[in-house]
Amino acid sequence: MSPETQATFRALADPTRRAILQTLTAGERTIAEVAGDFDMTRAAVKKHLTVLSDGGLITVTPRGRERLNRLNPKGFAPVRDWLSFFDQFWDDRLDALKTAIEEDDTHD
Amino acid sequence: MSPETQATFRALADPTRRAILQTLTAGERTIAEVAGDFDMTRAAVKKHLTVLSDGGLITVTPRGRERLNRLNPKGFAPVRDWLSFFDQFWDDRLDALKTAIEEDDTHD
DNA sequence: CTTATATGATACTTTTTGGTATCATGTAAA
DNA sequence: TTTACATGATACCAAAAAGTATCATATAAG
Repeated sequence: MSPETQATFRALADPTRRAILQTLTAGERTIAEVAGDFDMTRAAVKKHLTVLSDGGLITVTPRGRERLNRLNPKGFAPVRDWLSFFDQFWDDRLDALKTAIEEDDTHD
Repeated sequence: MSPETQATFRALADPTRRAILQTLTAGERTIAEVAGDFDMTRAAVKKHLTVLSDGGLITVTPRGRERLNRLNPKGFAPVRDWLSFFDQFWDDRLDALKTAIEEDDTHD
């Protein structure tokens, strides 16, 4: 598996980080702004933002002495792709089941 | 967020556990059989299976002195649902962009 | 320039996690 | 019943993760 995929799943494992992603749907936020929504120090929030960035889920752009954090839609692809593997698997199983029923001479 | 969702994302955070899920696409497996595919003790694999079960990603059914572990397609729903929240968000943003362009009188 | 502020960086603590080893228990087989 | 085997359970260890506190640095504002 790609290290990229691991970083993404790792980033999503923490409830605070998933909550941060949801707050960012409202638009870009500086580190201090994001920290304002959570009951922990700015340093802790910054760590979470770093993990989210490592996982490709957000992008960080400097603006003066601030850092703007925003969602990176493309970063969700590894999760979607991973899920689609199982979707495909289940679709195939369903098709096989249908075929088996259709070819089954014992049904009346 | 539901504790269920947290347990699911937590279960997916470990590469060994994601690999176990993939091996189970080939069909149900006992604990010992799953352990045979990995370079760690059976006890360690069993722990991973417990985490996967807690996350609803597999079901475990006793058969004699064995435990059959199999994929639980429904267990993936929390992840799919969580992703769909962002998909919806991005769809809306795209729609808004389209509308803005269509209503923009300044384009020639 | 001086000061205030947003962030970077480091060190440290506590908790969680992934793993091993060991022994107990329940079921199958002889 | 006796033995073998698959699993359950517990204790323990090491590494990673989550969080805090503190200080350094860079930029905006006066």
